[in-house]
Amino acid sequence: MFIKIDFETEMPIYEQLKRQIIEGIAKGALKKGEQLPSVRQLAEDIGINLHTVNKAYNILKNEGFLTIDRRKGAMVSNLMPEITEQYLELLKEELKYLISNSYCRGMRKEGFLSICESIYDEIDDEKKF
Amino acid sequence: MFIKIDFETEMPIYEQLKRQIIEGIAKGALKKGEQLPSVRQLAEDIGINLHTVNKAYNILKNEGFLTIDRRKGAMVSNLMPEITEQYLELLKEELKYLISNSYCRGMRKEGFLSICESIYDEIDDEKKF
DNA sequence: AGACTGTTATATAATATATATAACAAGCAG
DNA sequence: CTGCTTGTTATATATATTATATAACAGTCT
Repeated sequence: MFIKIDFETEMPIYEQLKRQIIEGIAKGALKKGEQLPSVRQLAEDIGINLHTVNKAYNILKNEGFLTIDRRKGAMVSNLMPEITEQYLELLKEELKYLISNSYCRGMRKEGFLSICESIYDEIDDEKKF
Repeated sequence: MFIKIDFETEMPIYEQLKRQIIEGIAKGALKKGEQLPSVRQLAEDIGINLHTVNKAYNILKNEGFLTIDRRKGAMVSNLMPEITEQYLELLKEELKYLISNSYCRGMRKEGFLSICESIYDEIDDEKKF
C-alpha cells in the first residue's frame, strides 16, 4: 500500500489512514471493488496496532467508502456515498474556516480557487491510469 | 461577542473559539486593533473556563492574529499573518482531503469551486459594514 | 487602595488515542 | 477434519488531550 504515517503530527493515526484511503480512492489508486489489506497485514506493514487500522476501516465503512465482508475482509465500495445535506454542511463549515484564514492572510478569491482547481486537475491526471 | 459553542460536537471548545474569532476577523465583525473581551469575561459569557479561552487566545497570538498586552488584554493584530510556505502546505493538504472526499461523492470541479466562491462572496458582503 | 489585566502553578476528572493479548465465529483450502 | 485466514469482541494498560477548579502573582490603571 501507499500509506505513509507521520508519527510526529498531532493528527491521530486512524484519521491519517482514513484520509489517505479516501484520497487513494479519489485518484484511482484504489478502484471500486478492490480488496484492501487485512487489518493485521496493514497494521504490520506500517508498524501500528491492528485496532488502529480496524478503527479507520470501520469509520470508512460507516461513511460508505468501504464494504466489509467477514470472510474476505475490506474492499472499496462499488457505490460511493452521496453528497448528503449533512455532508454539505460539514464541507461548508470547513471551507468557511479555511477561506477565512486565507482571506485574513491576504489571499484573494482567484488565488484560492486556483489552488482548488489544480488539486482537482491533479486528481484527474492520476485517474488516467 | 458573537461566539456560539456547540458542546455536543467532538471539536474542542478552544478550537471552535479559535475558528470563530478568525472568521470574525475575516468578515469584519472584529476589526484590526479592536479589543477582545478579557479571558475571564469571555469565559463567563459563554459559560466555560478561563483557561480554555486563554488557550485559544494564545494559539491565535502565536499564529499572529492577536496581540496580547498585559495591561489591556487581547486585541486583533494590526498586521495579519502572512501566507507562509508552511501555511500553504497545510492548506493544500486540507483541501486535498476535502476535494478527494467530495470527488468520490460525485461533486465536479465546478460545483466545488462554486461553493468556495459563494463563501468568499459571503465574506465580502459582510465586510461592507 | 482597589479593580482589572494576563500569567503561572497545581490538582483533578473525563475522554481520546494507541497498544498488547487473547479469544471467538465464520469461511476456505489443503 | 485441520489449519489458516478473515473481522470481531473483550480486557487491560499507558499516555496525551481537553476542560475544569482554585489560588496566587505581577503589572497596570483609576
